[in-house]
Amino acid sequence: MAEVTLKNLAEMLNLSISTVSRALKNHPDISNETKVKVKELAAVLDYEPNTYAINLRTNHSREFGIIIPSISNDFYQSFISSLEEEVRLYGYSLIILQSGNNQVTELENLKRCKQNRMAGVFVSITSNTSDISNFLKLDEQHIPIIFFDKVPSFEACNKVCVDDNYAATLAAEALISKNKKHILSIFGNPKMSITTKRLKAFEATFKKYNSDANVVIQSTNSTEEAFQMVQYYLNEKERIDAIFCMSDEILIGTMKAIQVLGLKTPNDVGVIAISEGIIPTFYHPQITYIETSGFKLAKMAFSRMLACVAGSTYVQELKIESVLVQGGSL
Amino acid sequence: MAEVTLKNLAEMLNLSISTVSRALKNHPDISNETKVKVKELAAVLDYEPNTYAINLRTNHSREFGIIIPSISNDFYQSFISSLEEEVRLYGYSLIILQSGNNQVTELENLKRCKQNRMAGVFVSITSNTSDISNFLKLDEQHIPIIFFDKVPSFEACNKVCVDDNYAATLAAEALISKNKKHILSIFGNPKMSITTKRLKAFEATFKKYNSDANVVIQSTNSTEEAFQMVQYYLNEKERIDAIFCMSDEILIGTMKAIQVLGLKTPNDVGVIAISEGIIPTFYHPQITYIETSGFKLAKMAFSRMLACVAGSTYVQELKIESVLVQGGSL
DNA sequence: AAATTTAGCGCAAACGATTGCGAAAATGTT
DNA sequence: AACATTTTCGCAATCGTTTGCGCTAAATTT
Repeated sequence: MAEVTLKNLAEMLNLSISTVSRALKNHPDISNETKVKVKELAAVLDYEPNTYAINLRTNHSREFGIIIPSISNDFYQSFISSLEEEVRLYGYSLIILQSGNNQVTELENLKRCKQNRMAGVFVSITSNTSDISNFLKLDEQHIPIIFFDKVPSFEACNKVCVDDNYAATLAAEALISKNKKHILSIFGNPKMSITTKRLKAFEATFKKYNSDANVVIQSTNSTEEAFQMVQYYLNEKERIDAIFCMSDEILIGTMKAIQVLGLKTPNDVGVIAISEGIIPTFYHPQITYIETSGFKLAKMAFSRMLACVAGSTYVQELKIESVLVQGGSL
Repeated sequence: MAEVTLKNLAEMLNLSISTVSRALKNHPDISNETKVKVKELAAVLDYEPNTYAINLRTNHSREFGIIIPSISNDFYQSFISSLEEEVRLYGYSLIILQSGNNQVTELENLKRCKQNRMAGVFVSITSNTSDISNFLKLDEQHIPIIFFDKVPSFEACNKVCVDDNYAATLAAEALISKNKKHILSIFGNPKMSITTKRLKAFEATFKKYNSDANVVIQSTNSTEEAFQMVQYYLNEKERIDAIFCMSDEILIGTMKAIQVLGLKTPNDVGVIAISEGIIPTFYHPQITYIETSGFKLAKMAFSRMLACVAGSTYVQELKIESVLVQGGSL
């Protein structure tokens, strides 16, 4: 069965291609009579305009790209899931490109976005991407870029990210209000900006409230390290009464240790985390956490993207304020 | 800065468009001299062929679609992650379409794939999709479809899925070899084919080995239900000595209950699950599980897809045999 | 030197949809 | 009835790339 094209329809109806095209688009030049005839046949034959032809003509497609280090991460997962919904509702498609936290692959992906003349690109950069000139080149092709989550420090670009200061502050305040005195605070890789930001705000909050709490700051690179560390600290004489986990990764290791030692939250030890929100529900009582969900972030990133596609050249840095989700672990 | 096109290059070099095109493609009709000139200019100006024009001409794009109920699922996540890698290596792109387990959305997504004349579509159907005629229509447009994971029962289509019989059998054998006698076996929604398949094979295995174990079969629809159920059974007089969890969802609820009761695996109670593999590492000791990873499945699905794209009309149902991953929970 | 081959390149159509412009037909106006 | 206007539609170009065919001039053969 041959494809149904305007040409096809035109021949069948003894009309010109242009008339058929206009009829389908309700162009005022076309009589009602012909419109009806054309539309009927189009419906019967299930005519669908050829996307490729339209893309060629308009020189842009209704596709967005998203470049991320890896899908296998709760945060990106919720971000993508949420973004895909929005994108679909607006008649766009979403193309996923993983960089595997590799700069070369990241660049290749970027090139793909350029080649495919995508309507726009969402990017969360790899942890060692510093030169973003290649990203900015897309602007020449009028392909807007929205950076999210892991954003470059360069100023003149659109960014949407979690307010790390605020999230860490909320966590610190929660610990202070619960009157915790011996707090183990576990952070991630100190090279990452996310870590330094959170750490800074965390410590500043304790100072601000003139807290007399003994706050032990530690950093880890993996769930396993957190697991070992928590076991070590919970076996110390002067018992830790609360643990702060900067990420889901750390939270998982922390909870493993707590369980191995046969302890329970919140009585034996309090736990609070900054989390995407899924992992905290895996425990009972559910973990109290500061939410840094990808859902909201995706909505914001998308609305910013729409503005850019519509022609906004205005550059913005948006931050999402997290909220404290009360579980029973603190 | 204007786009660099063949026309542009041709004018600059005082050549015809066709010559430029052929020069770039190393056509034998073109002299070496011109080839060099053309290629040099193309390189300098960073010429990139217009994908839209090529798509229009060839009437197909290098894009695959993937339609799934939801991304927020470890299995799909690993599947997509793995698939995206393959797809990218072969110069294709992957477009994600979530159906939200909704048949209407699923159909819309399918239509999008047809409209965009994708090179092929990977589909995991919603739990209540029974009529797959719409999927088969894509064949008319020469768009191959590979069903994966949740596949229709209809025979004449390409399917790639986990061998549920084998996975459940492995789990049962593990329980038998550990000499467990009071086994709580928790399955998912009995309406889903995945549940009935696993249940059937599970029971059959106990029979086959003439096991005298007391196997309690239960079904749940959520993590919360599993949580309640396990608490109930573990409080009974005749103590359960092992729990089988058909899915990650159930495993999470089960472990919550075990922790609330202050029990430990494997001594107080053994646990074994069929799982994607991430969740089992969240506990200590790690949960012993039968792997149903999306990674391998994605590789298989992709190679099958390549064959179809290459013209294979041959229809196949492929199954992946799971393996037992030894943790310390049984 | 004439005839034939071959190397090197350009013309033009095609993919399918859109749109400015012009033309014919229908209607209205004097 | 002659002219002006409006309705209704078709021609042809365009987006960028590819490709069959034909053309010219040089190289080869006779």
